[in-house]
Amino acid sequence: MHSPVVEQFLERFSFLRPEDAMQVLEKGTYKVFKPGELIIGEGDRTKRFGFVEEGLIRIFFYKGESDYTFEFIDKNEVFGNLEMILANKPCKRNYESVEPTTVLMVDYHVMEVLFAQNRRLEEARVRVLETNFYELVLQLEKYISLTPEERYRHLLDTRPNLLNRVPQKYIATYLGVTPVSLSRIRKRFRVEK
Amino acid sequence: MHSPVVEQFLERFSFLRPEDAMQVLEKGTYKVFKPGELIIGEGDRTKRFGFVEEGLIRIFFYKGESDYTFEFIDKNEVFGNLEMILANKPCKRNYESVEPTTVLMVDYHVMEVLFAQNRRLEEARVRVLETNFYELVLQLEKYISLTPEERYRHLLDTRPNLLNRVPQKYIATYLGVTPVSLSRIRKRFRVEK
DNA sequence: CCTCTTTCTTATCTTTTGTTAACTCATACA
DNA sequence: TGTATGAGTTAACAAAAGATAAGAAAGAGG
Repeated sequence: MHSPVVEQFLERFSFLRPEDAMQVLEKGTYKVFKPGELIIGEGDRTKRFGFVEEGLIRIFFYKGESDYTFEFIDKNEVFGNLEMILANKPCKRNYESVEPTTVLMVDYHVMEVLFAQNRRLEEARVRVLETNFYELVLQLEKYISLTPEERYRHLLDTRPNLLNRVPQKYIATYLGVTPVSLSRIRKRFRVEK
Repeated sequence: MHSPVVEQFLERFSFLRPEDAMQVLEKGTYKVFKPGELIIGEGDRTKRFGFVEEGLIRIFFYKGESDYTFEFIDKNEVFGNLEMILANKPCKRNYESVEPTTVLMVDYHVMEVLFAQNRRLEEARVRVLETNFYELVLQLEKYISLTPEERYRHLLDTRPNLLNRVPQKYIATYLGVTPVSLSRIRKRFRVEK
């Protein structure tokens, strides 16, 4: 196993004992993706969990002709193909690297065996799930109560670096507007400020 | 303990052994609310988990002067004050009965003791969490990719009874639009159809 | 270094939404 | 019974977003 990812993984899951984290690491596969490569695709039927050591992943889905960005997964964050893991249905979303990306991937079936064997890992699973759940709640609240312009301003405040790393058209669909509309929002900002 | 709620609880959690479900039930308090009563309020500092035996709850939050509906919790569904349970922060949302509502409420600290003692309850916890997580993902997808009109149509398709049970202004903020705008959307529907 | 392709911006027009206010209607209650 | 209160509808206007198309800027690949 490649050394930097080990340290980073232990650091990210520092609430775990190193030996527990190592149990997961040992089951993982280290993978490298060039920008624009598909990591998990629509129709995928393998339950998988991943940890981003370096780079950036965009999760998106198709609705008719257009694609919509669901989320960006940054360095040190975790992801999984939710339909498969949660609903046992083939994946409906695409996970694509935006930058050169290195990922540690673990088969979720293997994870489930670990969860059943190791109580502390099971607790960590709940902890990660709860954290991500809460993030999702906050995200949904923003869609309910903020205008697209306010959502853009909020993104500027909380994840400013994203805007330099991701094509604007992907930011636009992430905010729930068209690329043309985001361009206008940005123009209003330049004029106002 | 009141009998109907026991049967209904066992039915809802039929993937649990009855004796496990009963462990939870025994710790619960049965509560009755009239329409418009506050069940959990902003600033609440008690971790609580609830099961709706009968009725309907609206979860909402304030942003400036206005209130926004986050979710409706129907009969047989579960809820909890997320900030407290997940982030250990005072609750920022209000849980209010829309109809006469009967609820079984359990202190979440007590639940956590049960989770630690009973492995099968811990698994059920993950299961419920995962299911709700997935629902939230689907909900967020709708906000990203659908127009308010399409979201209204979708609500008509999936939860038609809600529209008869809840004041329209609450449906409006749930859909992310103003009550005036929802009224116009409904008018367009009447004309088109 | 130049060309091809894609992204971003800008413009125009249409549709939708927000805001405010007036009006109707139902309901509660004094 | 009359009156107040709040919800829903409608109207009028301003602001914002969608759709389409054309032009500018930036990147990719030869």
